[in-house]
Amino acid sequence: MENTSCVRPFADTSQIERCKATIDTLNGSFSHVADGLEMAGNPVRLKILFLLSEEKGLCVCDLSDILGITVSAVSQHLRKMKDRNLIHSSKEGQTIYYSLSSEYADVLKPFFHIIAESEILEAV
Amino acid sequence: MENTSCVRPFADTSQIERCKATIDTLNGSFSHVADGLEMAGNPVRLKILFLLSEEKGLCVCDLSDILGITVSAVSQHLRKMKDRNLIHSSKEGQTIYYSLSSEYADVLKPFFHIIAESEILEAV
DNA sequence: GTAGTATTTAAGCATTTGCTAAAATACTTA
DNA sequence: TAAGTATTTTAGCAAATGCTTAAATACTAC
Repeated sequence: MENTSCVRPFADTSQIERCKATIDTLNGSFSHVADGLEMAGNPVRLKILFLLSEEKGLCVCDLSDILGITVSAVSQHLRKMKDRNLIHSSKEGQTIYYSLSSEYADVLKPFFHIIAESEILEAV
Repeated sequence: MENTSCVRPFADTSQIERCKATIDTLNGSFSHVADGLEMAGNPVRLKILFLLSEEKGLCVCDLSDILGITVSAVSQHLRKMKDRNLIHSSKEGQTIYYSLSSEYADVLKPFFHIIAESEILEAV
């Protein structure tokens, strides 16, 4: 990495050191939270999460129909989110139903609210 | 796209149609919200957003020092977030200071809380 | 067992991402 | 003006992403 950092006679060295220490301590936590946010940061996955928060009893196949993409593509998104505990699955017969995990339901609620609100705005 | 969708005699057709309609209406809103979440879904950018929420008067150069990556890399992240109105900039002399925009500060607060909490957990 | 359905996994590919190094721009001061 | 500093932009590249098709696995019913 190019090492020509700025000189900045007015740089607040103590502030920078303090920040470095904080970032270093919380490093794992940043990665973990970013990993979860990244899941919701894809439009297809955000739609899936929204649908699972609103509806009961949706399977891969339903989601594929609704979103207009391959069952395989949906399945791959679901696996990613399941690996990170954003969603859970329950098997009934040979159908697997997916649901939003409660912790993420709470933390995503504000965003779903923003999305749902836009319907009202568009209707005006 | 392969069109061998499931047959599912028990599929709830009205549910699927209702979901399709909702997703279609809110499509733009999903893209917009996902676009914002995607910004926070990168560990480096999440750290920048966190730092801007905690500290006053940080410039590209400070962030580069703190995060241990190139000034250029930080600048590119900042531009992305500025384009999407997650952050603002204010110039003082030849230094440009960045700050977190208030709407995003509110919506990101729960996540910063989770991150900061982990410090306490790790200390135990 | 075989046939059929639901789902996942693997392979392949075009696109996007995030970084570095280097060049370009913007500003300040002598 | 020229020299120096702060920042952004460009070019290039390795790695990751998201999709499709096709193959594999899991389950149900006959």
